[in-house]
This record gives sequence, structure tokens and C-alpha cells, in this order.
Amino acid sequence: MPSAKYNHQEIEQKWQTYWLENKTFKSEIDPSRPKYYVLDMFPYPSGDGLHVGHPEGYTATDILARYKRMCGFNVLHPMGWDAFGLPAERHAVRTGEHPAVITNKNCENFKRQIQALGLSYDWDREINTTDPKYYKWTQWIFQVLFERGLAYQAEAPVNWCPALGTVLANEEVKDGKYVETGDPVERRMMKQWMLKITAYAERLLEDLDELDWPEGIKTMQREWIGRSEGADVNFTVDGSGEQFTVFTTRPDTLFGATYCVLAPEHPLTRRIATAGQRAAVDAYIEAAAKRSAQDRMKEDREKTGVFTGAYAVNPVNGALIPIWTADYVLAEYGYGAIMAVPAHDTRDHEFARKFGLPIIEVIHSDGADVQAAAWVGDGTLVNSGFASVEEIASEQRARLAVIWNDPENAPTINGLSVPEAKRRIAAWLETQGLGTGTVNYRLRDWLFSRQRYWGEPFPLITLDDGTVKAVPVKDLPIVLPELTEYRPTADGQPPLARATEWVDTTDPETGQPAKRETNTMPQWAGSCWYYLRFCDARNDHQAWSQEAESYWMPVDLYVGGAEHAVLHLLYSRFWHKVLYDAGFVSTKEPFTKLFNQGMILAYSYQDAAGKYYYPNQVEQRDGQWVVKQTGAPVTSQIEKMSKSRYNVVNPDDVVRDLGADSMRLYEMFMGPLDRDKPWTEEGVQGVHRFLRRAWAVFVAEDGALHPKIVETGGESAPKKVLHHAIKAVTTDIDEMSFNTAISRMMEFVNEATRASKLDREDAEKFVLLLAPFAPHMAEELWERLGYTKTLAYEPWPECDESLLTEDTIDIAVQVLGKLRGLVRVPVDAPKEQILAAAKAEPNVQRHLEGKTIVKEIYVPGKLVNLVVR
RNA sequence: GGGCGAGUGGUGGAAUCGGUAUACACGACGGACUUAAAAUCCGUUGCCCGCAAGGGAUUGAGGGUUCGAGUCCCUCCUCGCCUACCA
Repeated sequence: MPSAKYNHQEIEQKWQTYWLENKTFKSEIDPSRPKYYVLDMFPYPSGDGLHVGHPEGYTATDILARYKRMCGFNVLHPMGWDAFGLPAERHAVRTGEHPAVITNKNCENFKRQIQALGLSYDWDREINTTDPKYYKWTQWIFQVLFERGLAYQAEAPVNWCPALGTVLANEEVKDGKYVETGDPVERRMMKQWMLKITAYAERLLEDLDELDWPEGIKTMQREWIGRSEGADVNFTVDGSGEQFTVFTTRPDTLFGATYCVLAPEHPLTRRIATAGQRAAVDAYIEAAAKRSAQDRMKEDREKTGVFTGAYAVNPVNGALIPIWTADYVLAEYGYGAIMAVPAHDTRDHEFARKFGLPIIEVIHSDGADVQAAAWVGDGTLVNSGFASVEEIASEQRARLAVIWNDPENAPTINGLSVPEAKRRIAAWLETQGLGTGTVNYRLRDWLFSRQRYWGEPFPLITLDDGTVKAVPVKDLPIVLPELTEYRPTADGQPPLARATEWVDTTDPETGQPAKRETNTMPQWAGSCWYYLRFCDARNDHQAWSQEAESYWMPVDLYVGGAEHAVLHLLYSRFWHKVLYDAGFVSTKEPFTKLFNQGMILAYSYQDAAGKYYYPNQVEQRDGQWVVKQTGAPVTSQIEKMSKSRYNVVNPDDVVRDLGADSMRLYEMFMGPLDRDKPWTEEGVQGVHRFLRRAWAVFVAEDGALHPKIVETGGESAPKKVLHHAIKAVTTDIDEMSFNTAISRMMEFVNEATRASKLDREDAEKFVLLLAPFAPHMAEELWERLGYTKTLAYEPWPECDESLLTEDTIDIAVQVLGKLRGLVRVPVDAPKEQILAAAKAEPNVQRHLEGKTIVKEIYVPGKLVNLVVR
């Protein structure tokens, strides 16, 4: 006997089991059907379990997946675990337990929680980045990069985090701290594996244009890549054979260069320092090295610097300009050296003012006083050139004779506009052999090694002579060795150095002794290509087959948080392009459309002392929030969910109390998917009530199908509302406006509740409409309507437009733009008739009295506006 | 400092192209059911004036374009996120 009440626990359990046992959502290549690949950013399975933010994106993609299946698409909708990472390693260090143990436990918990939400994943494609069967192929891709010369070792200034005992990527450091934990980070020189992402800078930038991604994310990637056009200019150090190159975006201001600055780390800085300045320079370099990135970022960082005592020759006019060293010049960008033009660069201006260096105007703009502030805008070139070489002071000419290819060709750009001057001077520099037009990128090569245990080992060996070789593919994966102690070694070596038997190996080709790499790959590695593995997740011979890749790729829709705007998304695009060049993938870009869901926030309650209270500890009295027990007033605010704020909502509780369908529906109903919005208990209750009302339309008190559902109800109010809903829900899903789609379904349920008869056909169509949103209830109702098979592949209902057209319509009548009445007219009434009816409307007449109509505006089917005087 | 986004009832939000602002939901209030409460159902509900008919103001502030502006343009304010010496 089917139960009468909406028992979400029973229903959800039943259908989740059904889907799993019948592998309802298993997807296989089927060239006869169009494919749709909809992907979630797979989670790091933390020990805290799922929070309500995860299901927001997952529900959105699940709705799309279920909808597309019903529309006849062959849908690929997979899930997996980005399971390497620091928390598991820290746990291992503390307990001595292998990180895989806790990792697998967490994965199981996540899986249980995700399955409890009724998400339609093809679990046969589940992957785990820490599984050797998976990371075998991560290692293989690394070798593809290595063999193409895109992986190299370099002594590089790195972000060393003493608390973690490892280096971090630039992207993982913000304000001198590790973004995840806030531990301070300092600079060190270390030999590291680097990936040459800069070789792809131009393509990573260009191909953004074709992507259907949020503009904000594209902008962030463009800025991260930071392309800037300019010129390399060579300077000689006066009185020594030394030379250095600077990069500038403003070669047009070369005549205004009054000094140069080398980064403290620049190799020449120490070398060119004169005897008199040496002590000061050495002290400055040392201080700069010690200064943490944190200090360098200080808000009111006053510019500092030291004169080296040396002078450079300005290549355009032979002037001697002092060379300083200062930490406002970054060693990692360009050449770590600049020419300073204080008149036209705010940073140089600030520095010049502080140290009394000359400021020469070379771009003139009326009203701009370059002595007071740098002028960075447009203008006309002044003080920039010579009619002939004779104009140049003889002493300067002598210096120029040495460096110019063509000593008779003096530069002149006076009177030109900025863009024209840039072109002219760049061309002149080239003929003189003093520089070239170049493009620079802010993007740096990707620091790819970590001094950790819980990551992919590098598939490389180093022979005694220093030769680095890739391990043959047949010998992959290089599996992590078992350790008893996961701490770095006493002398600062990564934990893998403890596995001496593992480190000491032999070259399988020559039998020579060799050593394995003790660094591991960063967490990004596994997530760089997981979307490709999903295409062919159980392939033991290849990372993926060409057949699977060409059928499923690219990802049609990728949904995740905006926090991965640059890192993961840029790295993935980079790997994908390398794989494209190597012929392993058929598309230039992996993710056609990207969508960022907003954050789910929550109310938190705090007393005057700053102490937080759980929502159930407070209540509202006369509009003021107070602590229930003490009556002490508290403030309520909307904040990010966090344990310390006592405002975390646990999805397990929601699923247990109100059901997965309510949880899903509520997260979609809260507001637009891409916006941040606060969770409220009343809100979930509200959608739960909607589901109960929907249930009551279908199921009578005795548990049988509700008698109001009849074979033919004729033209009924619910039918009309249903077809409106079909139309709106269909376009809303396509546009990912799930909140409005749900309100349309609510309108139908309200109407159907009121109605005494409901066409069986309409009842069925509504169930199909509801299915992507509340799949458990929909399946249950479908079964109660007499079907024995899942509705997952039933065709999506179609809207009958003829039902939406009305015989009569209401036309709004405005006088001078203000609404004064409504007239009901036949839908095909001619304009004249409508205008006449409008003017005849009593209230409209009152507003026309004593006035003359000067203009009549008629918007067909909408309104009439009468302009009077 | 720079970039992006957002500001609409008591609350979350809706309004496809410039065309009836406030759909849908929450909350609140009133009623039914109940010994009572919860749950459920029905009704009312943006603000001001008015018994009503109706009128007035209203989408962060101010200005503009237009027959007509939440929507387009300019100036400003507030909040959120991202970013920060990149030559």
C-alpha cells in the first residue's frame, strides 16, 4: 500500500537505490546522439565533509544534465576527487598513518553525502587523483611536457613557507602569506622544477576571446597574463664594459630618463657599485633579501633605494645618468632593471622627489606640471631630439660614437604624438643596434615542485652525471613509497628523501645507478586534466582513447567557484594546449562555457563582546535580536559560513529533516545562481511546503492517485498555467535562471491545488517538468501515475503555443505616461478600435477633460499612451 | 590606488527589446480546523492620503535623453569581490 504522506526519507532512499542498481545514469559513446558534457569542479574531500556551498553548483549542473537527457542528449556527467593535498599530509605527520587512509575515508564520506542529494552522476567514471591508476597518467602528461622542453629545472627565487616546509607557487601567496593557512612566506633561492607556461602566454591570451566565460574571469586571466608591448633598450655602464637591458612600455620617453634602477637581486648591482658606495649597496641588498614579501607589500611603503655610484649612458643623447638600486624594481619582471622617467611615471616621480633626482618633461600637455606630479597621459613630444649630430655636446657625442651603429643618424621625435614617437624611436633603436620592440608578460613560469609527500612523484631519474631522463611509460606509475615518518628530514630534505631504497634506483635502459626526484607535483597537477580522464576513466592502456576524447570533448558547461578564476583554469588551459600541440586532444580549449556560482552566506549573531551565538540560541523580540536565555542584545549580520561564526548549515541535517529535493530546490530558488545569497531556515521550509503541496495535488489522503486527476479535464485553468510554465521553465533552464523556473512551477501547483479537475496528461507533463529539480519526488509520482520505468529519459514536455494565446487582452492606457486605466479588447482589434476604447475609458476621460491630444502612442498588445496639452 | 559586480517592499528576489514596477516565496496580520499548540487550509499585505471611487510619491542620490526609464547617458554615494610598485 503506497503511503499517503510525503515521506521524503523513504522516497529518496528508494530512488537513489534504484538509480544506482540500474545504473540509470551510465553514459556510453553513442555517435547517433548529440553529446552534452556538463562538469562540476571536483572537490577536495576535506575532513569537514560537504558544506551547503558544494550542492549549489552540483544541483545546477544536475538540473542541466537531467534536462539535457530528456531533450535527447547523450550526457556525460561525472564526479571525482581532487584528493592530494596538505591536510591529509599534516594528519599523516601527526599520526604516522598513511595519508591514503584518511583520504579514502574522506572520499567515502563525500560520496555518501553527494549520493544523498540524488545527483545523477555516472559513478562508473568516478576518479581519484591519488589513485596510482590515475596519477600514472598525470606522470605521463608531465613527460609530454618534459619531452617538449616545457619542464626544466632552475635555481629560482621561491616562496618558501617555513611552517609548511615547502615552497609555494606565486599564485598561492598573497600579502606574503600562504592563502590557505595564512602562514608567512619568505623568499629563497632553490633549485626547482618549472613549467614553461610563458611559452603559451600569447595563445592563452588570444584564445580567451572565443570562450563563453564570464567577462570578469576573462579579464582576470588577461590581467594575470599581463601582456605589455614595449621595447628592450640596452644601456652601457660608463667606464666599464658592462651592459644591461631594460624593458619599457614607454620608449618614447627615453629622453626623459634621468636615472636607472636595478633590482637589488640584479647580478650587476653589486658588481658596478663604486668603492665609495659599496658598503651602502651591500647593506641594501642584504636588507632587501631579508625583507619578507609581507614588508614589501606594506600599505604606506615609502620608496627606498641606494645610489650605486655608477652611471649609465643614455643611448639617445649620451647623457650620464646615475644607476640606483631599489626594491620597487622587481627582479622577476622584465630584466629586473628599468630606466626611470620621473616626469611621466608616478613611481619614478615619487622616487625622484624623495632622492632629489632631476625631472625632465618630454611629453607636453597643457596644464600638466611634471615637477608637481607625473603626467602619464597623452601629449606632444618635447626636449626629445636633435636636428643633427652636431647639436649634441661633444663629450656626449664621443660616448655615443662607441655605441651607435650609425653615428651620423641622430634621433628626433620632437613634436610627435605618443604612439608615433613610440614607433619612431623603436625603429631608430633597432637601426642603431640599441634595442628592439618586444612584448613582455607579467605571467611567470609555473613553479611546479613541492617538498611534500602527498603528491604525484616526478616520473624522472637523475643519473650520476646529472643527466635527467624520463622513466619509460611502461614503468609508470612511479608509486609513492611507504614511509613511517612523513616529516621533512632533519636537514630540510622533503619527506621522500627518507625512502632511500626508493630514491636509489637504476636506469632501466643502461643499468646505471640513478636517483629519483624527492619533490612531488603540486595539487594543481591532478586537476589539470581530470576532465579528459572522465571521457575514458577506466582505460588502462591510455590516459584516454582518441575515440572518447573526440566524442565527448570539449566540456560544454563547467560550473564552479570564482576562486579558481586564474589558477586552475589557467593551468588546465595550458596543459590542454600542450596536449593539443602534441596531438592528443582535438580542441584548442577545454571548457566552452564557464559559469561561476555565488557563495551561500548565512546570518550570524554576535553580542557586544563579539561572542557568536548559534541561530537557535537567539530570537527576535520587538525587532531586536536577543539571546534567548539572557535577553542580551545581539547584532545579526550576513557572513560567510564558518565554524567560528556558529552559522554553518550542514547538508546532512537538511536532507534528513526536509529531504534532498527540498535542499536542491531551495538552493536554486534562493536567487540567481551567480550571486551571493544568505541561507534562511524559513526559505527551505517554504520550498519544502511547495513540494508537499505538489504531492497533495497527486496523492489523495488514502494514498491513491488523487481523484481530481482525470483522463480529460478539457480546457482548464491549470492547463493554461502549465503551458506557460513549460515555456518559461524551458527557457529558464537554458539560461540557468533556476529561481524563476521554480516560481513558474509554484504557480502551476497553486492553480492545480485550487482546481477540481486536472487533466492526466497535464499532471504527467508537470511531473516531467519537475524532474530535473526534484528528481526523487518526480520519479515517485511518475511511478504512481502507472509507469514502471524511470522518467530520466522521457521526452521533455513541449509547450502548446496555441493554448497561450488569449481571445482578449488588457491594454494599459496611459495619459502623459501615467497609468490611468485598463481596457479589455479582442486580441486582433485594430489600432483605431483600441484607441477609441482607450479614450472612452471613464477614468481616462477624466484626465483628458479640457485637454487636447497631441500625440497617440500605441504599442501593439501592450499599451496606449495619450500625450495631451 | 586600479578592475569587476551589486544597490528594487519588513526579507530573498521578479520585471527577454525602454512599454501596466514589486511575479514567486519568506515574514507579518486576520480567519477556519483544534480542548490547546504545531501542522495544514483560506484571506489580507510595498508606502502615504482617502470610508470608497480614486489620487500622490516610489527601484541608493542628483541630473539628462524620451510620449514613456528599474532598464540608456552623465555626476556622485554605499556595499561586496578581485587586484595591487609588472616599468
